[in-house]
Amino acid sequence: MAVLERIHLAIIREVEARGSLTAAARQLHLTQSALSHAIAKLEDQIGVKIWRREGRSLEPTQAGAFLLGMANRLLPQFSHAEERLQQFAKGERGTLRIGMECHPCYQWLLKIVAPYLDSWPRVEVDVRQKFQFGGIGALFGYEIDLLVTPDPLYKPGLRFTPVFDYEQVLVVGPDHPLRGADFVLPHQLAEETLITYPVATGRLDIYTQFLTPAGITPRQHKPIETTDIMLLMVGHGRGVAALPRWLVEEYAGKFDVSPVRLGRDGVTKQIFLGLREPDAEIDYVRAFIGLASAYRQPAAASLHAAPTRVRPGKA
Amino acid sequence: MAVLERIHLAIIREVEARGSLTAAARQLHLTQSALSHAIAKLEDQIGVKIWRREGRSLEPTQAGAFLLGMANRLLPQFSHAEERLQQFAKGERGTLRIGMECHPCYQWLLKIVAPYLDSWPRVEVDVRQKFQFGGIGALFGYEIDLLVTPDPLYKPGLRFTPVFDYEQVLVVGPDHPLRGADFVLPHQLAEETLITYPVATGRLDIYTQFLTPAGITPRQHKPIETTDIMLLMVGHGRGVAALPRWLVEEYAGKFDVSPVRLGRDGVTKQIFLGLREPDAEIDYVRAFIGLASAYRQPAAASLHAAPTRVRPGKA
DNA sequence: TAAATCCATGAATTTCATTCACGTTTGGAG
DNA sequence: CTCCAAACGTGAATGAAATTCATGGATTTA
Repeated sequence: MAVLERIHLAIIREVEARGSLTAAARQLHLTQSALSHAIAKLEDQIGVKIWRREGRSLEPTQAGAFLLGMANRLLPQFSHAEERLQQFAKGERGTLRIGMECHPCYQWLLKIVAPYLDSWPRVEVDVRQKFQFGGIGALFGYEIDLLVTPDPLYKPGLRFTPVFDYEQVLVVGPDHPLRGADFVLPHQLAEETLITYPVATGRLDIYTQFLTPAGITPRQHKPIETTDIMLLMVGHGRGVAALPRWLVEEYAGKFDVSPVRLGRDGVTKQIFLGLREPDAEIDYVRAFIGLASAYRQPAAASLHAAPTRVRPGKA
Repeated sequence: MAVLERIHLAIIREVEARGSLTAAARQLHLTQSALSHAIAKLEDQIGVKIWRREGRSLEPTQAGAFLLGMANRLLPQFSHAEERLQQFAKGERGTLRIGMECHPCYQWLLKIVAPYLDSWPRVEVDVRQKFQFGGIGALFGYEIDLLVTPDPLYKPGLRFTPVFDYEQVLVVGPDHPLRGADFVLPHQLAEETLITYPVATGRLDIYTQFLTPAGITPRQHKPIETTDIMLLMVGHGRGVAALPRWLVEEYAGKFDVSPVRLGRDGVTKQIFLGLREPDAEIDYVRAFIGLASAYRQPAAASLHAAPTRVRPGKA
């Protein structure tokens, strides 16, 4: 009745990865013959070839490609499940797999994870940054358990909690005319070189909330991967960037850069923590969200340019 | 090395469903002893009990609950894969699993599916309406291949195509004072009974796009499951409803109800067809979207209250 | 053209899932 | 309270199925 087994998916994935049955067999601690038989039997049972044998090379058929996709989806879930069960056995609590969809949040995350690791010694934390189907897909596909993102998605099955408010500011170098200005208006960036992380402009707040509404496009747009290089370039007058104010202050000692408010009222942003609804029951998951929420006050305080006193009673 | 197999998930699911090993065994065409052995071995290998044996009843442990969730996620994918492979073998093209997240879209869908079935005789169509994790979750979880929804979600991994524009109108009965009015303003509904489908008000356009912005709440709010009953009640003066104009016209012969434009400019809506990005390559999936898009013109024509002539060249 | 690889195949073998047979426990009916 | 039916666990036996061994043909490469 049930013909398709985990081993078949493993074989299909490994053959794709290694390019030959023999190599795949080695990897799976089986003989080449075993694989050949296993595949022959499967192909016989389902009535379709999985590979087109062209001389020595194997090319997946339509069915093969379909199974390959399935293997890549399901096999990680099996292995993660086994890890998880082993953790149950050892009395450990599990692994919290956190996905990041927000470049500069890494700094913030570290501040949350540090005390979390102390209070939950039996929980492993794993941070991932690249997802084939985006953060939401990773959440739905059980690749991660928590998602740090600026774009919440209120859909059945998922739950998002705001954990961090911050102000997005323009960053300028020491010799920049805007240095020390109260704020900057969109047209003042028309002749600038704007440095951003390498993502679509539709996902950059400086565009969606500041430049695009005003119909302004900067003279040049430079994508840079890392925050350090970005600030280094800004510090040497090679352009301006938009980053969270707290991050700029964080790096204040390292680079000679200054924040300038975006627009008269500033651009404010929120970071959310997303999870699958059923996981809201898990204590160590709740605890992480709780910790992140609790951290909100001090972080929010650093939102203000002037050293504002902490105001009590603010939600 | 690999301990967790498909059969284990099947056992766990079946035990949960039937409540006992013996019953589960019958279902799986195995002896009770076989299950007992299989489970004992698994529990031994992973080092955790899956059920707490309390007398005669089995209660899942934490690990058991975890595996149960996994079983419910993965087993359907295995069986669907086998069906799909069988279809490949028979030369059939596959099954298009369409999810609906939009109550009144059923009528529209039928009009698309009918010609589709004719032009793709080797493709099966399956329409589903309930999803544990919402339509988006069903798409990501490979429960469905296409999603009909009013809420597109532009996220990596998914692709949405608008396939249908329509006007949302107020529906009133024969004796209603608003009957025949050019349009209705929010405050005119303050004393009405509003009949809607039973979903959160945040997902009802009449609230989000009409009442809520004006700060109006109707006197009473009645949730009704089916369109027929809804229109029946409206026809008998028990309240007013908000529905697509084309749907109202569809039912014009059956119930004595009339459409009234919502606000001076009307409330316009779009229906989208969502799919996983890799599936955009599949010809019969493309074809469905193509057919749905092509149907757009006639549908859009019926959007207008007055019998407008078809205007050529309109995107 | 020889050597090296690679895959397929059939027979031999070994593993391991399943069954059989039986014992123990549990929960309910009388 | 007792007895019985039903349920689960266990060990030995078994048999099906996966794996290996041995081998040959095909393809690539040196």
